[in-house]
Amino acid sequence: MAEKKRKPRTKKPPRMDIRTVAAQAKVSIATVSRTINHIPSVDPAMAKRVWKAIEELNYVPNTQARALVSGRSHILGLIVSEITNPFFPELIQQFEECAVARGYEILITSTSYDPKRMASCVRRMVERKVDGVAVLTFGIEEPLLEQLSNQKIPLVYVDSRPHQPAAVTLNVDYQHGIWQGVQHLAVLGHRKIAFLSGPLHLYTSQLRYFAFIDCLKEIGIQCNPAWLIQGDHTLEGGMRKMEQLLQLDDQPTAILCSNDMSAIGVMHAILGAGLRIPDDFSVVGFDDVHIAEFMFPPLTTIRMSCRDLALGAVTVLCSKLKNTESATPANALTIPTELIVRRTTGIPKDTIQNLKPLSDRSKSERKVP
Amino acid sequence: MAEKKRKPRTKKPPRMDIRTVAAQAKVSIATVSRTINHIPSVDPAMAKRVWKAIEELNYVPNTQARALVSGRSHILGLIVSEITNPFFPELIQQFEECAVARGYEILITSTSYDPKRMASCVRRMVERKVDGVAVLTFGIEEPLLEQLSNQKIPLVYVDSRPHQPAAVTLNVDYQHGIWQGVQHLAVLGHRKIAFLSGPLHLYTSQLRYFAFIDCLKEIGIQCNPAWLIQGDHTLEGGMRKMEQLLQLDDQPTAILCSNDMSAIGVMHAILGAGLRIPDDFSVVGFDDVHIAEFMFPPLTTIRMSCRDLALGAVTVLCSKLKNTESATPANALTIPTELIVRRTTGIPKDTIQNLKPLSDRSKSERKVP
DNA sequence: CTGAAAGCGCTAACAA
DNA sequence: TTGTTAGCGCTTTCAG
Repeated sequence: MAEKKRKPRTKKPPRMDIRTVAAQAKVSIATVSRTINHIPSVDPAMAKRVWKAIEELNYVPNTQARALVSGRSHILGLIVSEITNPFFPELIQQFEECAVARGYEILITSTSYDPKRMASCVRRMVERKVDGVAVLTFGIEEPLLEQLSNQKIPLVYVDSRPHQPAAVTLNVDYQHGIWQGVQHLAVLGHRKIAFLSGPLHLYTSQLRYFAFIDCLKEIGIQCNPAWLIQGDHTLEGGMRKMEQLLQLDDQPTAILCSNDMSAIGVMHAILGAGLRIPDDFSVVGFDDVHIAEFMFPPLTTIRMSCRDLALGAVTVLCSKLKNTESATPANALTIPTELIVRRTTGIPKDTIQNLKPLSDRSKSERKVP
Repeated sequence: MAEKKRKPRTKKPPRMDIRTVAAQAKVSIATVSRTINHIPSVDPAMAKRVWKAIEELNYVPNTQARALVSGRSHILGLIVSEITNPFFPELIQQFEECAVARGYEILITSTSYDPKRMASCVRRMVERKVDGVAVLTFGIEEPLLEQLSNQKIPLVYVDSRPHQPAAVTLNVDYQHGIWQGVQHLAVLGHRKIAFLSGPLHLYTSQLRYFAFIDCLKEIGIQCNPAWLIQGDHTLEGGMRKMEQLLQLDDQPTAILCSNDMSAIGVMHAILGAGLRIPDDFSVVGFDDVHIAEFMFPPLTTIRMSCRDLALGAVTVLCSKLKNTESATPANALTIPTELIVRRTTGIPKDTIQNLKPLSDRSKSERKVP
């Protein structure tokens, strides 16, 4: 027997790797690699041979090996609050589309508002070595964001509190949206407006909450503290809180909810109590999820463009990944909001119609039955 | 200058890899590897040192390297139809939970019923070298499934047509669910029942369609072909088709929809036409998505447990991954369905109440207003 | 039971 | 421009 110090790792199955392609195309593996990565310096004739071989062999580059050696996984992480809240699937869809178009894979995780799960989300991002993370949640524990930025992972998040230097913030223009909603109700004649917030320990909930308070002040409407209710962004929460609100002696005539799911729960409670919408009670949502339009009556709501949000997040992330710490892009981006008037808002009953004509309604969406 | 044939790859940053851990714990890298992988033969004292070092250094193993050398990515692929149909997020949530609990990451992609996107889904799965794929969609192009099984990727899918030998099929018990729905309506006194199917080129839609037809036959109810409508699983589709149905001279008194989104669209059309539910028209959905309960009135529907589906899929996949072609698990699994009676179904108007007492209603969920 | 060393498939120096 | 080759960080023989 000749020389055979040690049996090399058995490799029976005829490997299908870059070498096979190189052999088939009669070039070196480096050339194959360059061709695949569209390095311009490759001779067109050679490139053609390589592509032909790839085609014939049905070769797919090994992403793991690529990631290992290049240090870039080509995965973008996306952390959301709760995938079962319809707003997030819509966001995810947009995010995926943008990311895939740019050649990235997506790792989606959800926090479910649970600190333990948040930690798990971050851990999974780090383990899989994502190239960047978008944290598009209603709030997250700050230390976790730090963990991410300590790992030097590019970060984008929605208006979380203190601005981390390495991260870009996406600011939703709650102020404007809430203002439009309140204004809309006020113009209709509502003076007794309730607000159903999200959990107030979350910064984004606070933003909406204070936006509401400020609007009321600005308009000069008295605010009954009993009408400032803290919800939890869920259907159940909205329903339960509204049921409680309906027990009050002094009832508001309208309610603005800080997301559509609560608003739908609220509608359920109102209708369940035998009241009519909008005749007895007006309801305004926030998000404009797709199903909002299919409620009965269709939900008037404040649209926050998840397309803008997703596109913004991906764009920022990608530009961070390209810029080798050169031209730092803006470290904040504003996401606009827009009032979509449908049919859950109307003139409060027992109102003398001496108010402004409802000219602003015609501007927005309004379905004719 | 001593010997330096070629500048080795520059490595300024003090690497944080298995070697660092090994050095810190004063063991070999092999021992660190074994410790991490919980190989029982490691000396407990050593293992303890290793874990301590890992802790101190905040070491996270490199998943890519692991995958590269072991050939297992520890990623499970999940292909769904459309992430914006609420049924899928619920499914995804369950799937994720199961998979993560077993130490797998998830790669989610959605087909949007578009052949091009389906192909992209499959390509992405192959590129990322997922260890297994669950195709939980309403139909997919057969060649794509073949592509997956050609790559020897373990596969699970919902009742698609020809049984691929390498794949496991999850069969939803549509027959039973539809039967319960029709039976429920019949017991209430409905004899003119419409059916809103999914796109009939999809096998799963056909299953539900034929189940409906069979039930009607079995019960002995005449079936007006004009009441057999083909929808597309969407809110818009449901609404539009229902609007058309309402133009008919001969109207049914109830409609069974093959998913909840269509049913909600249908409800919208009915209520929009000024009719009442269930007084003028009864509606039954399919899926029991979370929001179904919060419609007004709450939607009577046929529940298909997405928990069972997800759990089944993950379990099958994982067992396939363990069994090195030994004990092949069952190649089919049945997912049960269950009628959930809420408030969109009632006695058709103008019906003489000479029917069976509605004893079956009390068994199921029913909210008291 | 532990350690040394051979690669996994690829990219990126560097040499030609 | 193309080819040669040294690793990326890890698992896994195989020898001790």
